[in-house]
Amino acid sequence: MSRIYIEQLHEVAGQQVTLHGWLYNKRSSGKIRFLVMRDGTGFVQGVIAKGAVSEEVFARFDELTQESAFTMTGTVRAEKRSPGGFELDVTDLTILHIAHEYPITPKEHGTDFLMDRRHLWLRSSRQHAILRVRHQVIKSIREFFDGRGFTLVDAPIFTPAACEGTSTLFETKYFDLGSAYLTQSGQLYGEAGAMAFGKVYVFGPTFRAEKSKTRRHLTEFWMVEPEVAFNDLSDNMDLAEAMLEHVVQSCLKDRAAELKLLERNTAMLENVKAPLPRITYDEAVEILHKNGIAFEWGNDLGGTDETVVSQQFDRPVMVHRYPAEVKAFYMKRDPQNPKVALAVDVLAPEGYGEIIGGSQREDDFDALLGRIKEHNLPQSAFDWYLDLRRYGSVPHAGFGLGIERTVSWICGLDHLREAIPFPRMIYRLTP
RNA sequence: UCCGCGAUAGCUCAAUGGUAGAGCAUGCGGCUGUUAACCGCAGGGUUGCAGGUUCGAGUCCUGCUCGCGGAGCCA
Repeated sequence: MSRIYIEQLHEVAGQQVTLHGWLYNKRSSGKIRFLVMRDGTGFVQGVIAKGAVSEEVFARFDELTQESAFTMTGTVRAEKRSPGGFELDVTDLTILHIAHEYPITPKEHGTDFLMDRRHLWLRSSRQHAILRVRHQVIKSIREFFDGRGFTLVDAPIFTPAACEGTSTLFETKYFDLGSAYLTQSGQLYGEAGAMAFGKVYVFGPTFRAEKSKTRRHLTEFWMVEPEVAFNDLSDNMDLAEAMLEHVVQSCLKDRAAELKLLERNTAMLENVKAPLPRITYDEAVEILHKNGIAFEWGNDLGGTDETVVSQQFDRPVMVHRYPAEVKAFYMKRDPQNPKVALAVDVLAPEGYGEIIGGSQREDDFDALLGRIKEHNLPQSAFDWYLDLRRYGSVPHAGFGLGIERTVSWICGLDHLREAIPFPRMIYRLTP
């Protein structure tokens, strides 16, 4: 049998249907009663009038508690006053399960209380909207790369060594081989993939044991990391801006209802179209100085610095050619100026900060080996990576996009933790 | 790790050092168009923990625990 979902009601106006779902809220006005059902695809109000149904059915309304499971049968009617445009004139109602007293009431709650009940909080309309946008972001990213002939290459979660600093690694025992570490980035494996397939993307969870307690950090987050052989920094920026345009426009088009529910002002999102402004790190420093910020050349941009720079633009801005000292060992130096790396960060507007970090990679064997030694990285763990510069090394570039930061920005959230179903933070491992 | 803020009813929050309160939730009653409905009644408290000051501490002091925000680091 084909089940009717709330989001399909516009297709069956005037018909009798049976809906399966949970009670979101109910109101009574004596002889006419209203109940709001949610079924995962949407919300709809059922109307029960005394006299229109049997006394038994009318009485079942009183038994229903918030989040009780039930079915309701009735006629679908267009209703201008309803947020979804349709209501159900109920003729029958079946109780499937009476819920215990539900802890999340329609009034406000604190974040910690809700996070302890994240498994239930997901049922709320706001969380529902956010996670549907997340789905759209992931779906549109895949569409974008799949449509351009990229191959998905999954990187391992267990890795033998650090990609960046070792202080931020989660360590775990690994049989007789000593320690394994949860990956901080699939990038090095993405580079191997690019040399095999030309253009690839890695998509998966990454882990950072940073003791960060801010609204912009999780210990476990998802990244998409494209890597393309023969691309230089400029090609890399072309790819990043095209992808951002596709993702944001896709959300505006297909998740308009969710963004409206989130009360997101989409004016700035409408602007996300290529080309995006590109400025050098030097120009960013000038902007900071003009705004009276005492910023020293050579430092990385802090959170407030990023906000000041991005406020100069009405769409995301790409900042490229950072001081090599503050960037990762695998980034290629600019042949025109060895003090800077061929790196790019994309800063989202409205204070959301860095959503993309990328670079052209060092493709010269000797330069890369020297950089590994400078950073005191264990050479043996990187021997396979050096192989990529022994056998047919070519210029290549890629970047990483943080999924949660992107979702957070598109939805206009004030904290990253709502952008993932079950967030992992320094002081939260449950539920 | 450092800096700042906080912890009172199931939830969100009030309460000059002087009787511990409201809204929501829950239970009961009322209402034929409600939209976080509304109206009436009722039950509901070891004020995070341990000390101290005081005639008297939710309130002031000390320590601890937990939470929140920020810095550093990063996507």
